[in-house]
Amino acid sequence: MVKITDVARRAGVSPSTVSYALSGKRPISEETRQRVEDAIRELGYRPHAGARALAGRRSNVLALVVPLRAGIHVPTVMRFAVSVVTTARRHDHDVLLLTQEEGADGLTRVADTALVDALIVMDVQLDDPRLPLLRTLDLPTVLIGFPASPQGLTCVDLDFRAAGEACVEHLARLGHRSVALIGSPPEVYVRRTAFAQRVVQGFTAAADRSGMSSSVHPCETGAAREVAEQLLREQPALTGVVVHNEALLGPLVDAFADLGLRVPADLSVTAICPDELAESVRVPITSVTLPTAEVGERAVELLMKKLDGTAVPESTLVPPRMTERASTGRRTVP
Amino acid sequence: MVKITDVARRAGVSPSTVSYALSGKRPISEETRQRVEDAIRELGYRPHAGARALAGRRSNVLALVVPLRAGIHVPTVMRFAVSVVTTARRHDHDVLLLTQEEGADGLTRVADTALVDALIVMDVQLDDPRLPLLRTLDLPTVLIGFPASPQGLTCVDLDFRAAGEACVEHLARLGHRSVALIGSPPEVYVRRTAFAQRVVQGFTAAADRSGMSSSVHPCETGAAREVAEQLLREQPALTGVVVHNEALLGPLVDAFADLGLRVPADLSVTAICPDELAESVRVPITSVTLPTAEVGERAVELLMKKLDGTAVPESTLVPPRMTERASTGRRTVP
DNA sequence: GACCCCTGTCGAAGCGCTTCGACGAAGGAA
DNA sequence: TTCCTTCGTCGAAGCGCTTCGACAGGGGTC
Repeated sequence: MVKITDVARRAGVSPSTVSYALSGKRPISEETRQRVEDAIRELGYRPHAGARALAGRRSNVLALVVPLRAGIHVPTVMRFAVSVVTTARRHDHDVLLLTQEEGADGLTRVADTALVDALIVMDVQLDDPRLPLLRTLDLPTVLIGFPASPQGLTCVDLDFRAAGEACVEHLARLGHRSVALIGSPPEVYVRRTAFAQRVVQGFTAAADRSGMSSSVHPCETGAAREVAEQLLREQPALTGVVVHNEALLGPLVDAFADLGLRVPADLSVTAICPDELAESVRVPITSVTLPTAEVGERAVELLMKKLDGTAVPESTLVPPRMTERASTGRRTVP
Repeated sequence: MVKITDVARRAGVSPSTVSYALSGKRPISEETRQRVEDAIRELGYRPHAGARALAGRRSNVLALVVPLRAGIHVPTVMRFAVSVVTTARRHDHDVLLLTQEEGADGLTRVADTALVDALIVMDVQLDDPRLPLLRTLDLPTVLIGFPASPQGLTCVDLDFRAAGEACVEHLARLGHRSVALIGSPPEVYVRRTAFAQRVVQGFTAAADRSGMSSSVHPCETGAAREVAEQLLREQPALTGVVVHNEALLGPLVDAFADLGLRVPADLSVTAICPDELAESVRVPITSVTLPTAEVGERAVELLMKKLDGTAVPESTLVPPRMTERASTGRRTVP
């Protein structure tokens, strides 16, 4: 193993100079810096992570807590994770994977052992049991998602309320008068995950404002056909739906087709989901992007600022961005 | 922060004694050990990960390289990952998440900086470009999946060849004479991922042995309907299919239903996939389990043995385990 | 010219832990 | 009784890095 003293000897300087040349924490002459860099390259030097963490009181690792529960859409979670890892690497950090199963203990452990120096927590519930811990733990933390009381925490997420509104308003502009929201599975509402409820609020508020008739349907994975039939039965005037359930989007569009409803001629469909998903459905879906890449990136960047000691806003709501595709059109008055 | 010297003082022993009491590397009297444990509990001591890594030359972290490419089934990947994390924790290790995007450089980096002390690599291709590196890197490594030449590497996976055979043999026992394999998307074959090809080999060999007519169809996600129609057109005597494509299983069964084929009355369906998936389809599918939990667990355990210096077998093939469900039945002679 | 202040570098201390060698006490073998 | 082990513990060294204080030299300023 090549160490800093080897580099120092080769470059004809002291180890501390090598360290400063690397970190830039003290001025080093251009010429010396060059010699140090050459030596590093020639020897293939890589600082020892443990030694660095011990002396520098920074591990350059951050922990990502991923959810594993019923009702979550795994590919979406993975998109967040990949974005977090990629962004973290750009900031010279690595990512430790924690499962939600480890719970609060896991957080305490990685904090106490100084294994990581910051935390990203996904899938936060309105009254998440980990919140008190996160407030006392003095590790910089960013939540992806909003709890009921985000005071004193840094949160980032899509503005789901506005996203729900945007979908309805889009349908309103197209002349639709009766809309339905196909939501997440019931268990997501039961455990009071914020984003699901926020969509409902935005959806309902916007529909009421526009004087539309509306209904909300939490929906299990696999129940596409049932829900489609129920919708036609109970809300015959329906011409617009908003889908906020990744797993159900494709099957639901298929079910409508099977029931003889043409999209968008008979029914306009919008969704809140990642773009890739919206584009991969049989009829490309007009959607509000779930900006996984952007949210993951923002989360890491907020964390980096906090590690620098810079103040950051408590809440970052990414505004909805709607992309019109083939699944929506003007209401055709029969 | 409470450190080992604090514990030592409180317990009335030297720091080295605390260390030995913790690691068990030297005999410590029962009474002393008790005092040390009490002190640890009272003070809430947690050893500093960096210091431990530096002095002990072990970080107790292992790296998991996850694939992110087209054609992979993300929930399945996630199952492996969760199993790896869970098992690693049981062995007092944490897991660092690396994306395949980082490639060989990422592996070199975490190895050189001593950030991790072992590697798990998923989604290995037959001629994976990372293999030479993995062979020279002197980090204990386990591959999930088999390359073309696994010599000198430790690999673990489901025995996909036997899995393909098992499916066909099951159908043969039920009297079926004409079978088809619905495989992974073409890109998976193009990049020569081993497991896909092994299934094809097993499938074909078993069909030939039984004198069945057979065909193989790599298949895109979303092409369920097309493939179902093609099958009926080109292979009218078909009564048994094997599905080795997680994303397609549900849609395919739906497509058969739409085409008027009853499962299992007209068509027996078997699959190679995680049990949860087989059970969540409209008709529960007779399947060979993709034992993600077991494979992840084995991978970690092999790694732990290698870290101990114990020799381990180069290849671990998990034998297929078939569960009969509602989707298969005797061929009904028309 | 005296003073101060940068700039660029060095040496040494120390981060919190593990491990090695040493050593007293106790027990067995001779 | 003497000598050799083994058990249980301690002190010190050292893992590879960062950082602090010190200091030499070269300008400015007055």
